[in-house]
Amino acid sequence: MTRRSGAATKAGILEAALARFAEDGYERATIRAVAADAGIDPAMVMRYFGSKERLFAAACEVDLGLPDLRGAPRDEVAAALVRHFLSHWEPGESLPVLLRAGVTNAQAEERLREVFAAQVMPAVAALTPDPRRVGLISAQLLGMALCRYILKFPPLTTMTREEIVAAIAPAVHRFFDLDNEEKT
Amino acid sequence: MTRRSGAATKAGILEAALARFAEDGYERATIRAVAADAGIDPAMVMRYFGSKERLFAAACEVDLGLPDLRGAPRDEVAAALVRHFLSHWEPGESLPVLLRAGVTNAQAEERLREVFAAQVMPAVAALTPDPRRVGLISAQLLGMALCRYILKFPPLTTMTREEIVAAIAPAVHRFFDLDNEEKT
DNA sequence: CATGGACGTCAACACATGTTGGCCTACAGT
DNA sequence: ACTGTAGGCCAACATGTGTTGACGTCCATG
Repeated sequence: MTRRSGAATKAGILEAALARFAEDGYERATIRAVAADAGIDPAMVMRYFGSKERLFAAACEVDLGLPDLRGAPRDEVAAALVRHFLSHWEPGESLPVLLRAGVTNAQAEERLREVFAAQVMPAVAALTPDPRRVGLISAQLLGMALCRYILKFPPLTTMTREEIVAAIAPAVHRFFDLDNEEKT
Repeated sequence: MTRRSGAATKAGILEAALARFAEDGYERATIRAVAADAGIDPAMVMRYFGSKERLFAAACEVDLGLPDLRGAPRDEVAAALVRHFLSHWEPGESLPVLLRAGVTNAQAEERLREVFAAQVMPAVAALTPDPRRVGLISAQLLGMALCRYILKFPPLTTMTREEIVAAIAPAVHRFFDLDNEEKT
């Protein structure tokens, strides 16, 4: 048996956990499966992360890295927002984990609300003072991610990312910019 | 012990199952908990439904009852669609069950795609021939339901249903009616 | 060279779950 | 009154889970 450094093992576990949680959600993802993927004994997971709950918390760390939107050109900011959001849905990211688990796991649900309140809310608040608008935009974006990446609705999975951006951005734009438009 | 009729017991189990699946999702909802809620023995659930999987299938039966939208006035049809959709999210309905479970359970995920393909798709197809538009509308509606009823995002939970309709309907309208509008 | 600590495995515990078969009991039909 | 059947309960089994502790083994450091 070749030995690995502790940090490398820990990283390997986290990588495997990220994949498993994203694929199966919190309850169906087992410590044993994560350990098998990482090529080590289940007891190692406990040694490095303490418990399944804490392993999951580590896999939930997510930083959307939303830029400061103040003063951004309103025409492009919606498309940029959508594009930025979609880029966080590749395999290995934390967002799939969070959504997959957040629907059935109270801890993940709370974490998701935190991300919303601490990252999305302040960023989009630069564009509109109305928190309800931010909720609407989040619903739009999360709904797209849900249908495309989780539920795999055929018309959405076959579209390219830029097609998605082109289709969604105007709707997002409209949500934070209703005042400047006429009603249809 | 007062005896109930078989049909009444079966209905009681189904009601309890609906609530449990909606609250906890497929994996965390246990036969024992459903039986306890229904006030009977877990073995009864097996007698009447055969297995957890078949009990879940029974709880997944959903008929959105979408009306024929052909010839409907395009101005009102979006609002009607949103309102109709939201009405299926009250406790006791099958849609919360389906979404809560569809994110982690393959069977429910497949069922959700079926509902989409067999009910939503044909109904909305009367308004636009492009299936991608139907996907976008579904993403919009499911995203709203997800954020409001499952994740309970504060700004969305405090809005009234009609406020939601007023906010979402124009976006939906725009999705199936892009051709008739100018771009912003 | 020894030796302690980090890396890793193994076997087992305690518990919850879906599921099964046997048994009891009330009620309807004769 | 007798009895078959349907409604219902109980105890148990097999399995998979998170978690734990004891036991090896390599490597760097004295």
